[in-house]
Amino acid sequence: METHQRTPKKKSNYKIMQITSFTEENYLKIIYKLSAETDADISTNAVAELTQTKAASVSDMLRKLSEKHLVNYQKYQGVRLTEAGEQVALKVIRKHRLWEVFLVEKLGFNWDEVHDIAEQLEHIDSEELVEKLDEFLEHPKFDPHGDPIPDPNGRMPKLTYQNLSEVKQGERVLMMGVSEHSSAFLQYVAKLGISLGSELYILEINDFDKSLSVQIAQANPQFMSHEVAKNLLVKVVK
Amino acid sequence: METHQRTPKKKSNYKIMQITSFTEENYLKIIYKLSAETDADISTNAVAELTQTKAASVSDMLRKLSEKHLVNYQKYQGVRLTEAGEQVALKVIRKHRLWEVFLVEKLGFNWDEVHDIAEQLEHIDSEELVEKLDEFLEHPKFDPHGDPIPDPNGRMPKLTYQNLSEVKQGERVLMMGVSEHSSAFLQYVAKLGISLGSELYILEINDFDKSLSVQIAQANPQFMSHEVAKNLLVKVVK
DNA sequence: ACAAATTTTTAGATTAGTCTAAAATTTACT
DNA sequence: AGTAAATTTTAGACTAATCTAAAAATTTGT
Ligand SMILES: [Mn+2]
Ligand SMILES: [Mn+2]
Ligand SMILES: [Mn+2]
Ligand SMILES: [Mn+2]
Repeated sequence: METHQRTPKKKSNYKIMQITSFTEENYLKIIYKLSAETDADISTNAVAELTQTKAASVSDMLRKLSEKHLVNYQKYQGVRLTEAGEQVALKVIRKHRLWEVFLVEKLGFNWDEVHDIAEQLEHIDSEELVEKLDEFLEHPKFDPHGDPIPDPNGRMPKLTYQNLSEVKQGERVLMMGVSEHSSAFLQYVAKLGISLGSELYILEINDFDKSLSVQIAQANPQFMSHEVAKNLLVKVVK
Repeated sequence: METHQRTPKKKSNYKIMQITSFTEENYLKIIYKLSAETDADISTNAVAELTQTKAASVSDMLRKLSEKHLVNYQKYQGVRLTEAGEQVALKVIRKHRLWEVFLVEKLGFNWDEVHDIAEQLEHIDSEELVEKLDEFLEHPKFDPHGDPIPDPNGRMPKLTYQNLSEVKQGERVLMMGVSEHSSAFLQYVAKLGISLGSELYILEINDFDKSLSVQIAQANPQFMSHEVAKNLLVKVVK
């Protein structure tokens, strides 16, 4: 369905121009995301899980993306983005994160409310729009969840933060991002008084369940489960 | 194609919830536009022309929209929006025009550059987004082309401006809008030094071809064809 | 190493939106 | 009023994206 809209995205298709549908963009983005977590090729099932489709549908799409040279794909052997496919994915991710910044910084949304809207906005097709938005937002380097924003040439800094769960007692860290983006988690983190840039001081780590007692900024100590700490990305300070 | 995206727009479909696809929204918007120009029912061919599809496709879609109670449609007799269909159309138009204001006022686009981008943005589905955008823009009443923006309840003021071509020699008018939205026309109007709110004074009307000599603000007189004057909407001043 | 379990692909259908060509209906004209 | 022209609808086909069920390939485990 939905043919009427944007698939025959003609544009200035001088010579080699990738024409990628909404759906294809989502597949590429998801393959990119999965590839960031491993060096291995990505399995059909892994893609199916994130696209919320069935493996059969994924097989079909991988064949198609392969014909377009957006992925390298050998039947039964998993998939990997080509350089071209990665560029498409990075452009979509750039748009997604810029729009999230816009929604939070300009429109006043909370950080747990913007992801689904950005999932729609990330497919709006206009180079000029993206670059003007970037300028309007004063070239942000990070989105509201601490994720880095790829530059206009599709380059993204590789950041290596630690999980709060790996930090030792007595250490002082800065909150730099989250690895879980669900609304429930983000709301909980906010309720604890933690936001990007917050200074956290590990008062105590419980031996039994690895739960923590953490001082957040100047406030009273807060209890935090290991599960929560695993999803907080931090940088040790000093 | 494009099923993966938004058709099964589930949302809070408690009880009676219109589920309208991107394509359906475009049809409704176009039927609305055509209905504004006439009291008669809208013909299949008229819709086909604006949707850039064939009459056969339109017939099919009208049947479908009729089943959804978004239009009243009798085979061979033309089509008309129902109250529900009109509300959908007005919501899309509201979004379109708000986004155009955003693009011009906040991102610095020219008024001739925003329509195509707004054609995409108008289908982003989030009530909260629309209302926050409206607030961010300080509740604009008109878009960059002088078109009125429907309110959140789908009400739009009926404005009755004159075409500049109907104004008599010696009259003083304010430029309030355009009835032609092509990039070429908008650029030409801007080049003449005319923008929304400009004061125009009709110095002379040529009997032969109805072309005009017009003084724009305090600048030197400009020549203007009847064709151009027909597409400028004005309000007589004083 | 080989059978069982798991994963992946293929085959065949379905849906939304489109098309062309042919049939039906309405409108226009003598 | 009766026919020709124009418009509209129907019939049948196509594409993108999906699904289920069955077949094929790979991985796992003894
Ligand atoms: Mn997000
Ligand atoms: Mn984010
Ligand atoms: Mn417009
Ligand atoms: Mn406009």
